[in-house]
Amino acid sequence: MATIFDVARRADVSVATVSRVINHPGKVTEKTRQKVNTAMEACGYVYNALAMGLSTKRSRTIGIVIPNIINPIFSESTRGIQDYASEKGYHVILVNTDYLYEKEKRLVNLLREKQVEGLVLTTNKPGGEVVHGLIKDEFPFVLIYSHPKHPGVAFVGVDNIQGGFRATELLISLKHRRIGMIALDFSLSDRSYQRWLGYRRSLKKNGLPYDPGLVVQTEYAFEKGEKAVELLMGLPHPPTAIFCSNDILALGAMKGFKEIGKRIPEEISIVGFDDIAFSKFVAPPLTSIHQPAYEMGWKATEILFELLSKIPVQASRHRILLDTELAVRQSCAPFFKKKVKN
Amino acid sequence: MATIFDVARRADVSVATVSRVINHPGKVTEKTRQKVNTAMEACGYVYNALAMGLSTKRSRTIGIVIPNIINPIFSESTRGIQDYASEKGYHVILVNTDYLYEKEKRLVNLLREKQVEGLVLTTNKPGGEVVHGLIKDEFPFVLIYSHPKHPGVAFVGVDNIQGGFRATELLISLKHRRIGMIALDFSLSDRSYQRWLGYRRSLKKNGLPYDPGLVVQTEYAFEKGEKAVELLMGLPHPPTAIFCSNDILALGAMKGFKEIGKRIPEEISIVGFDDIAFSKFVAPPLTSIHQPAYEMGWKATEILFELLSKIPVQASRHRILLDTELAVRQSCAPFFKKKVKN
DNA sequence: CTCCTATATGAAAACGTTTACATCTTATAG
DNA sequence: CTATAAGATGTAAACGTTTTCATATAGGAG
Repeated sequence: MATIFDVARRADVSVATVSRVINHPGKVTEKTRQKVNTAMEACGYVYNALAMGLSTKRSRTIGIVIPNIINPIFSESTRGIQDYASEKGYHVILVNTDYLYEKEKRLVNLLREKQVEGLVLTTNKPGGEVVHGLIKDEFPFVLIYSHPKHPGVAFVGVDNIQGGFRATELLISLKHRRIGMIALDFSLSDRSYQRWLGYRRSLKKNGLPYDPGLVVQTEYAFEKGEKAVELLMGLPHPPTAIFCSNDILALGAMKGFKEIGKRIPEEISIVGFDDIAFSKFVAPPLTSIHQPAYEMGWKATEILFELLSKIPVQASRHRILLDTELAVRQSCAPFFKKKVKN
Repeated sequence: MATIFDVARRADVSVATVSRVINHPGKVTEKTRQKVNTAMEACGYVYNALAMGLSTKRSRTIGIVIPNIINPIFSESTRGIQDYASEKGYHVILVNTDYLYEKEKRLVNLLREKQVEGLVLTTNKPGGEVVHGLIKDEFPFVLIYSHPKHPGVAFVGVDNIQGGFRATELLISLKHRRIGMIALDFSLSDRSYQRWLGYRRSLKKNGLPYDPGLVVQTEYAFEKGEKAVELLMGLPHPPTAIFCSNDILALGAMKGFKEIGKRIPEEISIVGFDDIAFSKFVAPPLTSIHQPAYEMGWKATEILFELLSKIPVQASRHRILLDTELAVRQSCAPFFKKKVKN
């Protein structure tokens, strides 16, 4: 591979000059610039960004840590991050934690070894040692989705408690009294836990009892949502409405209900969380709590770059709460007491 | 930031030794290893993979080029790529071309500057200069989705012509005679073009005339599929069935039909391409041509690593055609001639 | 024509690793 | 107790940039 030296020799200039035509073309005569450019062409020169990174200590790369790129809610925010970063001439290294904290730890370290300049992090334990280590080392990062437990940590996301609350309020306003929840395991995801907190808060506010048997914690997959339905409907007093902590689980649950012949929303109401694009298209269209994922990614990256620029930013700019919206569609209906024949 | 030198000084050994405990712990006494490890701890040493990359000329990074991570078909294969790469200790830089060839060109160059060791490339012009340049420079890469025009280029994907053919055959077997196609613009995507080729082939085989007015080329978005429906249904002789070159367009089209009150599949049949996970859940569940996206990504990366290892691989191993499957669901129905009243 | 300034260029050190080669230890065989 | 081999460690160059500082050149004022 041709290096800057080869180009320099060929153009009969010094490496410094070559470097200059690459980085500060204005600081070089038109004539030399020409010479250097043709020399580059001639030896098929390709710039080595690694060497640059070593020399300048700026890799022009940031890291993205998410549970799973396949979840549309994360691919959307990823796209938001990428678009902002690419506008700034940065690249992005993407890793998936699969909600596994050990993996998260390992990957964050690897990313730091790769000299990413900063991190957009979806952590599953916002009070955990990963975040702690980052703070200790003053490593630039911004959290998305999960709220920081530490003061001063940059963050963009929605209020998950409020979201869970809203979802449950809707169901209660429809006269449902036994409301189940299918949630991502709390040990895996703090967000899921927060949403559950909102669910409980709504129950309490409305004087409804909390029945732990009605909430099933599970893993992230369509099929898990399906399975959860079996469990819930096997109960002596099954729920008449279900709040799912994400749309994937909700979609799985819908499938589960259809399979046992329960009609949605007539016999069972469902509300999801995330409002991924596809939820509009399922049958019936899923009512869900909308999160502005793309915007979250974009904004988070915006803040990350402010952090990188070392311009002191007031902390208030560092914590952005975007609004969730209740996207009401057709998966929920009022509850009517079944007439018991006998 | 602490470097290997700092560690060396602190542990009272040479940098070579430190490097050895990192890379070849077996080549170092237990005692020194201990010393070095504690020294690392003590100064909070973090390895610099950039410097390693410069020194060894191996960045342990590969590049992924796809049109858009938000499309589930691409996020699935991305995950396949990542999983394989991460098993090999590699990271992945991800870029989106948005089906823009200029962007593809630019991004491939940037990726090479970042010293990625190889590329998994979804190109929109498999005969274009991007691929050409890669070949010329003997840069390791494997194509996915789009078939190479050049011999010897590694590839994993499905037969798009056959896929388009199958989709159309299904519709024809259901007695449809006017079959439209909503396709991603051919200038944007070679795959879309290939699928159209299959569509035409099926028409021809069954003695059906090809009517260019029935195929609308558009961009990648739900709304574009919706718009296309308007166009098609405004025709004097509108189609009774539609083949969409991807599921996103198909979903958009379904929405469009619902909006003008056309019932699917009774009044209009639709088949998609890709069979993304969500297509099972829409109403009615979408009949689609299934592509094993995760597997494609995985296999492509497997091949890429063979290429990287420079072990000569026989060319046959380099071209993998996976099978498409026709996932028959409920978006297609037999065509019955409408009784014309007057 | 000379002097000064502004601008263009060059030399060399630095960035943090790896690694070939040299050197020093240590253990073992004789 | 010495010679030798094997193993542990160290030295220094190399990887391909950027950047500071020094130097050369050109242009304009006097």
